[in-house]
Amino acid sequence: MELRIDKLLAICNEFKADTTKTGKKALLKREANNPIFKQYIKYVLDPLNTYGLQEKKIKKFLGTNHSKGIGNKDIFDIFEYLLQNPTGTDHTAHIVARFIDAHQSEEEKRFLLESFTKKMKLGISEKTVNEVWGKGFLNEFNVMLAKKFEDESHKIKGRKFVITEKYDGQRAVFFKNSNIISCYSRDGKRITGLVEIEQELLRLADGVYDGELLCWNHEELRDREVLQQTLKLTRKDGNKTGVRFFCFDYLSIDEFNDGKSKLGYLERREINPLNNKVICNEFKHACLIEILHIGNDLEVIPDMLAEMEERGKEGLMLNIADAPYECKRSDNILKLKTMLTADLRIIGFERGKPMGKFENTLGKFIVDYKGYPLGVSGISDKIREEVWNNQSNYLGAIIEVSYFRESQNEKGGLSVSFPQFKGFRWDKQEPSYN
DNA sequence: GCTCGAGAGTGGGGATTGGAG
DNA sequence: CTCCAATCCCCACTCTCGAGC
Repeated sequence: MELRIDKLLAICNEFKADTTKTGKKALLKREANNPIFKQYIKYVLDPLNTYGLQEKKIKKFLGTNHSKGIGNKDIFDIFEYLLQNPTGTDHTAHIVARFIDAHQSEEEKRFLLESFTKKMKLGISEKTVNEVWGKGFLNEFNVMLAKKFEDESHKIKGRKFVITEKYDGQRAVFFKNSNIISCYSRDGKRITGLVEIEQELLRLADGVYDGELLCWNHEELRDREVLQQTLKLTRKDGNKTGVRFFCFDYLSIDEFNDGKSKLGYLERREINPLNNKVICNEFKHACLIEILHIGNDLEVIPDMLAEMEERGKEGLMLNIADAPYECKRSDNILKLKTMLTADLRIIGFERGKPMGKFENTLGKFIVDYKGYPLGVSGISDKIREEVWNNQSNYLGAIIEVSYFRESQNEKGGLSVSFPQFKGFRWDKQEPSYN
């Protein structure tokens, strides 16, 4: 089969033209025996493929004089080269720019730029691709994620639940299989160098140990400092010491690969090898998190949550006592945390990111937060359009912003985590912080 | 017929890494 | 050396289709 850009582009345009999910799945089925298109999808949609180049670096060389021709390289040769050399150097950017410039039509140039920067939007992702082309075609990693308590509380009335602390660290999933141990982040990226934790887990039974990494002094820190300090340790190159693993769930590797455990939460805790107190007294770097409460009485929650917040902790987790682990966002586990709000003044507007849905409309508000600029998103499509086209009507207006906690960066600047637009406060002329 | 769950695609702050200059 | 682009941690939210009631 011949590798032709125009053929790939035509198929991609079919995906973009059909907005229905069934239509996209039918297209995937139709192309199931097209090895070239499948390879293309692997390059542009596999979450573990990164190339170290985005629009800014490539544009630096687009339309410049390219000394040499592109030889007989095709698009897959370029992808392979980038996979082996995701360095983001001028050299690789130049290779990509030269390849793009060798194509005549603007449509093909745009197609190639979107492809190499992984900005190709077909309305499908690894889940849908794997559903049609088979599990494992694209790398997919799914851990259990919690839903919000407020949205789901009606589902737990009368059910027995277990409350634990919600830790604000880095998610880590250890796979222990005989003498081999590996660790993955929430998105399936390898975390290497956690030697202290790995040595301890190697002494335990096989299985998947799901939990949170926290810096050694997390008890002394408040709010977002815990996450910031933890990430400082876990994202450094080389061996990562001074980090502790707080395990909150355990299941077999087969169950994890199946996407669901057989046992309920309390049963899984019971068989969790870290539940052995003798062993855990010897361990310094791995432990099982403590249960704060078991019951079916929701009224205990507000006081417990208030106490956590007073201590600068993130909040609480609520597990349904007899519900299985599920490798997806699940209502078997709920998170409780309190969001704060402030009324802040709009001082600017920014368009959306290049090659994205909002590139020609409002991407975010810029507001003043205690003298520092803060970007605010979470805006409906309608309001984006209205504000973008009538900016003078909105400059200086006060908006209500929901956020998690105030944060401070290394330069001392103040900001907040997860700022989200809630609405206009036309009744207010001045900002206020609660 | 309607509701709501799940997937895809937006956006935020903050940190490290590594190349450019 | 400093600066900046890219990546990846932590996320919250909007929109849409279509399964399921």
